[in-house]
Amino acid sequence: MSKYFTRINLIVTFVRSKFMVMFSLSEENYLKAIFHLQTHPKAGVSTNALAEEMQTKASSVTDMVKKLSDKNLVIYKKYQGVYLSESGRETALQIIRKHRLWEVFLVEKLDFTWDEVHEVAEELEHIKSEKLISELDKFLDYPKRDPHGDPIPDAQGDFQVANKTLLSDLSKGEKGTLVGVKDTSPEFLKYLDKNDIALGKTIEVVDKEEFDGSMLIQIEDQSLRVSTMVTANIFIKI
Amino acid sequence: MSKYFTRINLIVTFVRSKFMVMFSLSEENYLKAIFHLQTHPKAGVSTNALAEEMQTKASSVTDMVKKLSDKNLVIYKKYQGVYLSESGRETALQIIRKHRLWEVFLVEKLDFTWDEVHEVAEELEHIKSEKLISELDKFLDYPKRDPHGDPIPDAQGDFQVANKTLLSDLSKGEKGTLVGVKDTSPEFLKYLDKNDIALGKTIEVVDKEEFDGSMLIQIEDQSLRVSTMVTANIFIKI
DNA sequence: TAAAATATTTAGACATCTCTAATTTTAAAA
DNA sequence: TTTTAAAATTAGAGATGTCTAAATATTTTA
Repeated sequence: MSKYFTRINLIVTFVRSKFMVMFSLSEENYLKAIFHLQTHPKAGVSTNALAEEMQTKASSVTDMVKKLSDKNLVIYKKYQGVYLSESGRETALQIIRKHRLWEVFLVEKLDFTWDEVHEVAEELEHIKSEKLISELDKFLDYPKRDPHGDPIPDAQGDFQVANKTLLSDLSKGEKGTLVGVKDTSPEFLKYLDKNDIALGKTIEVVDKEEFDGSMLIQIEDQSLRVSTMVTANIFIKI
Repeated sequence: MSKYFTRINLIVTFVRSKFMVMFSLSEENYLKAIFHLQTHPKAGVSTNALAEEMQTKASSVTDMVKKLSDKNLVIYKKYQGVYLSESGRETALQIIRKHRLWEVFLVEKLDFTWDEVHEVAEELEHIKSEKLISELDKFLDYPKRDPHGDPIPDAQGDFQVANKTLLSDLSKGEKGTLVGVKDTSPEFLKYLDKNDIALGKTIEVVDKEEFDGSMLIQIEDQSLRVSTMVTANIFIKI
């Protein structure tokens, strides 16, 4: 009798871990923030950096990080910073997948511009429905990138890491295609729109000023001088 | 100088009241529940009825109703039940508008069935973006009804109240078109699907049993016997 | 390496929304 | 119309997620 009971328990545990895991809005946002800040896979994210990203206080971060650690979503040792665990990383990637799919929907179907989508997608990414996301993915014809050029993880959390370079790292004479932006703030995106700089366009470094790093670039038919504030936020595929 | 200051203040106040009013998830759900329970415009909704609808306790309802009253969303006198104020009604209608538009989206664009949409729409209805809803409305080509036949309020909160009758109120020989369902539970909707009963179909009362109210109905090519559990949840337009 | 500066954590408190266990008010029954 | 039953409210407390202020660790600098 107790043998059967144990087997049923194991199945229930499996089902819950695969489909019923629910996290609060705040927990999901923390996981996403840790993912974005964790550039080097083994470098912990500091409490202050997380507080800055989450627009909150360090003490609040400590509390939440403990909670996430209790749920095995992060690895945390006092004063040592925090890392995503494997399950934390999977969860973060699913939230990012939802965020980016909704961004594609907003731009392609609802006529949003690429500087308007982030705020709304921040809310839509927390809607809980496996079917909603798989059907949305199908409806959008399985897009590989969001409107800013960022890759969209698939249902398994896998995504292509593009070999891309910052425009600011290119030398005079080099050229490539604009494949992404690092800064996705409305201010920067509107600047790009105003100057007709868009994903997919060809950019060549005509001249580079040693003093301040500013560049004269040829973007399709247009010649333009841009500062490092701009070139350090544009990704190029050579 | 102070005259200008006053004018600016007035404008800001107007803008906030028109576009920036934010309510919590819980507040929005209470307003919606009160709207649905308030069948007679001047009959107050009782605390217990609200508690039942909200799946919570009467004491929690009393607390929340006081809060809504402080915000002038409801009219509330102790022990006398609660009504929606004009602004509470407007807010409730906007949430219902969003809910029903999302249901149309889910069925028409993402291949959801009419028994699957409610749960997801309950989450989507709380996303805050004027543009999102107006663009979604446009994308769906300004639908007038949701997948269950319920009317969708427009941006001003206006909607058509159809002259519809319960099938159970029809007499032998009367016929009409199926224009809506009262019970939108997955169980009932799946029963309808299984028996090929759908919106838009013509139904005629071939025979009505006096004893239990059950009916023999002709629905297009099909002849079917149905209980009052069914007939009391189907709306007909004669 | 000791003092100073910075980063992080702890302690205690607050707001929101919920609950249980009384208490009070209203409605129904005798 | 008094008693009883039902409905609604208040009081006090718990969970979550936040904050400020104080205490403790770590890192930097002299």
